Amino acid sequence: MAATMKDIARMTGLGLATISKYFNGGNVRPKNRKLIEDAVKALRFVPNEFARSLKTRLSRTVGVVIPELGNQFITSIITTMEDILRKHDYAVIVCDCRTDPRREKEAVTFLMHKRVDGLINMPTDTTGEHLKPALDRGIPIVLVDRMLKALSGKISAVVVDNVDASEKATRYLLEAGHEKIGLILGNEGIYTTQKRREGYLNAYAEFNIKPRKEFIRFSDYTLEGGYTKMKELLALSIQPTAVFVTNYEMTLGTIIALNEAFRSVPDDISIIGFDKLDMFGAMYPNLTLVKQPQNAIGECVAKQLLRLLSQTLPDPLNQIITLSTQLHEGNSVKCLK
Amino acid sequence: MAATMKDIARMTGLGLATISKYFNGGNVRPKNRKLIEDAVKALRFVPNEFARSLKTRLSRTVGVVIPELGNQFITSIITTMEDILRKHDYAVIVCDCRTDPRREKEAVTFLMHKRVDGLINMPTDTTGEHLKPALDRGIPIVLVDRMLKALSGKISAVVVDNVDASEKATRYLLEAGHEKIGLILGNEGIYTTQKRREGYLNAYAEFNIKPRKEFIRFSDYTLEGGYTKMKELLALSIQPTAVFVTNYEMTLGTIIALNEAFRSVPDDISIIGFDKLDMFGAMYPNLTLVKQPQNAIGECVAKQLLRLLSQTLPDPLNQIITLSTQLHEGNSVKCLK
DNA sequence: CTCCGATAGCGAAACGTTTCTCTTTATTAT
DNA sequence: ATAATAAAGAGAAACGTTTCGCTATCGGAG
Repeated sequence: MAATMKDIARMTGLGLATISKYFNGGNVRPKNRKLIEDAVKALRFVPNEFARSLKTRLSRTVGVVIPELGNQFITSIITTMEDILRKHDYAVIVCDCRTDPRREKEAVTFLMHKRVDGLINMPTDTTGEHLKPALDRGIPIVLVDRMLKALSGKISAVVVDNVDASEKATRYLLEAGHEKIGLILGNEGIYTTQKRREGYLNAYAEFNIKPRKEFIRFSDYTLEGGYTKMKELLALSIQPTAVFVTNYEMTLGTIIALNEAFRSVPDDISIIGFDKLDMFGAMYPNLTLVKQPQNAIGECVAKQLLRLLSQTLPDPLNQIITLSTQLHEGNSVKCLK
Repeated sequence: MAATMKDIARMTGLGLATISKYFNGGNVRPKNRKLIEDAVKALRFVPNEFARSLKTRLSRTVGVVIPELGNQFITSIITTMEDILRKHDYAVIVCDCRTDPRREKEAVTFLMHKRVDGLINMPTDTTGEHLKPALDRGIPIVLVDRMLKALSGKISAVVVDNVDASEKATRYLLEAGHEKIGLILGNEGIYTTQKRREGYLNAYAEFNIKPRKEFIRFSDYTLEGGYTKMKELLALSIQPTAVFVTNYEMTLGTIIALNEAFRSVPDDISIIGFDKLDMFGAMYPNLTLVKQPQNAIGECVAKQLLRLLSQTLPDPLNQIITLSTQLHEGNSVKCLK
């Protein structure tokens, strides 16, 4: 049906190897180059990627395994990544594992069967077990947003400096005179949760104040989770005067909970949120928040993977890239002094 | 390196064709079946999809082209779709075209090069021009959420009954005594925009009332868009007593605009929103809104594509599936009578 | 116990590239 | 002009499956 390189060879009178060379950037005499180009047009030739993959053992495809497609922080990273990878002719297969380690493992296996050339993963499983099939096949892996300590050295990662981010935010509140600061975290085992908790505690330590345990709440990075935890904080007999919420969805949930309780920000309570996404752009009051560089993350991940993909070295030259965050000052924090 | 079917043949003493038959569901004698299974385990054999694709001309991969990965209505559909397709061993390549027809066309071409077996598209280009390469190759296409009239008959689609949805919402407001109803729509050329406008006008016609032109605003289905248009409506000398907003992001924007203007819902103004997603689940007041069945849409799209993919018929048996919406009654509409 | 139809197994030829080795052609210096 | 050298082209063998057209084997009916 469709034209093949053989047809071009026949049409131009050239050898198969020459045609192949033409497509793979080799040198071909101008006269023949012209000949081939004409034939390609005439025959509407499109190289057969299947055959090419069979020979080269490369699919020009990468797999992306994430916890939730519904999470905007994640999709904003993926958008940038996908854009860059596609420009380099890599297709991106997305697998949403719904924050379920079993599904995550299945997704990795699935992608190995599809013979992706590389893997990008925002891990749900905190052990890193699920990545074994990929590690065994020796394909490059880049983790996003969350490091897995069990795999350090064998793997690349792009993360933000969560400890610093959280420390900055907490310090900002402490400096404004808040001593009772609520903290709404994600799932307890997750990398970012631990780091953000660490930063919070660091800041308290700096100020020589003991944080109250009941102000620190583990949740699950969903809107409902943030909503519920905020409600819980509001139900305490001793209430926080400020709350630091550690991701986008939970921040939205928090705000909804506050609206419902008729607490106004920052008069009744101060808030520092997370992730400058659409929603906050237009919001009033302008929220003070930790701004993660999603675009930079996506770009970094894509470029790191491309780098790994292009080197034929036996040692994969893995690296952990840490990006920094910014504290965006809005007017959702009231100064108590 | 990796084991091949030849190795299995050698190990079991069987012929290549038998091994192949085993993997493709053919009949193999129990004794031999056992033999093969043992060899597969011993050699850790995994079939080479490249070779298989070369022979069968199938990639077991489908392409998905969408306007924005950041749009939650879209991702909620994709999640369901991806899940079902992956269960059927199809990989999903996602291409975000950022609501740019040029990029959309590129995405389709890209996917054709990758030789996807089928295509799912929520079109940005209203002419359908971009799908020509796919149409030419004769692969099945399923449109999501938006129909393209130029392609009817040649293509399948899953949409919701937008006219009815919009009519129901508008009628609900009219019945509550609202005569000045603002309407915030998406991009003017888009299918859903036209249909939702049509429904609004139908309802007005039913009640024999003339709608005011200045209350109908075209926007772009983004949060900022909704925000801006709501501000515009609030700046009118004669203001609407109710507003119907026709997608999720714009509804969020609307609410932000109202909060900023200190208008409370439903006391100062009534609102009907669109798409019951996370955000509204926890919100107060409980928003009255048009509920689209995202899961059903995703499921329908996936199943329709699988159906088309499995038939070898020359005529693709395309169909347009229309799902209905529900009006979810909250308490964001005030009765004026 | 034989024979027959059905069932399972076999070998070889594809699928359409890339790449290795070898030959031919072009280029340059003498 | 000619030899030496470099560059470009040709042919054929792989990559690992599926499938076509046969042959061998099976189980049961006569």
